[in-house]
Amino acid sequence: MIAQDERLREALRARGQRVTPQRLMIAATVRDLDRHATAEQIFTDVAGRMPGVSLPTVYATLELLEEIGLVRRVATQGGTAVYDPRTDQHHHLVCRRCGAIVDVDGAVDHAELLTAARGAGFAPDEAQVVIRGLCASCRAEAVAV
Amino acid sequence: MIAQDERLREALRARGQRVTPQRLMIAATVRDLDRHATAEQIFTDVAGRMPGVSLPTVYATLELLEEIGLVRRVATQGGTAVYDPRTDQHHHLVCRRCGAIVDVDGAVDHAELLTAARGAGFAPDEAQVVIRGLCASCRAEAVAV
DNA sequence: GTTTTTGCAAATGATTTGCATGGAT
DNA sequence: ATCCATGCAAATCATTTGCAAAAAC
Repeated sequence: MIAQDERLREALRARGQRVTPQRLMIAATVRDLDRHATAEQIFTDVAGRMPGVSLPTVYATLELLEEIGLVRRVATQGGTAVYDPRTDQHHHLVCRRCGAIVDVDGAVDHAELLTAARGAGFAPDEAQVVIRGLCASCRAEAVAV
Repeated sequence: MIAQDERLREALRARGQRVTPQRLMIAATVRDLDRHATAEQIFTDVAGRMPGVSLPTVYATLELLEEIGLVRRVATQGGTAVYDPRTDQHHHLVCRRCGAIVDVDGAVDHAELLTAARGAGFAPDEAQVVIRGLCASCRAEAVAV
């Protein structure tokens, strides 16, 4: 995906910020991991490819990537945020037992909600559905126990 | 609302747990505050009514109330969770600038998503829509700046 | 009387910050 | 040459835990 790489370079130039190997590597790692990952997990993976990279740099870069729109930060109940490499419209299943977050695709009609939001003076950017419940493996365990 | 009070007492008895003045007071405070509040805010309010109550007790009780279904914990991007006294089906507007969380009511059709969720082996409990955007006051500031 | 709950103080864990050096422009 | 980014170590902040004393059953 040279496209994403180029998008990052351009966004950085536009913001008057530097194109550094760390930033390119962290962005590439998030893309390659291709799943919801914590900053720590991303850090571990990046460190394997580019030794010496620091955790604060990973955090700073993830924040940057979020501002640019290349990743999405998702706050979990567990307190540890995860970063989602998918930036297209999609929704999340959250397991109330193990906290796992899984993507779901599907159309949702929230026209009524958006109207209500605007009525409240709110300018909506995007609507995301979070479905809470039990994931397959936790369901199996719950039956077993 | 004696109903909620009684519901708490019964739930505690059913779980073999004690009915303590702290628990009753914290539950009453959450109900009276009637807005999304952090543990710290709830603690401050409770402390005003019942001096000596500790923050760990507030946290423990909020967790208990969530299990019983009297409050809902909402993880925010800011890292500080808020507790929502509304337990009926409703949705949230989240300001991406100031982080404010506001309720919205309105029907949403997510039948398709629920089907997809079940197809993934997931057992859904509830679906919640989160709309991100700019709240009225942040929109005003953004124009001004 | 027995078991749970409380308050306190301290621990934990994710994320952020200050600062001097190194690197991109 | 200038200004931004990095790495390190330390700080911060919400939340949790260990434990002895107090309260509910």
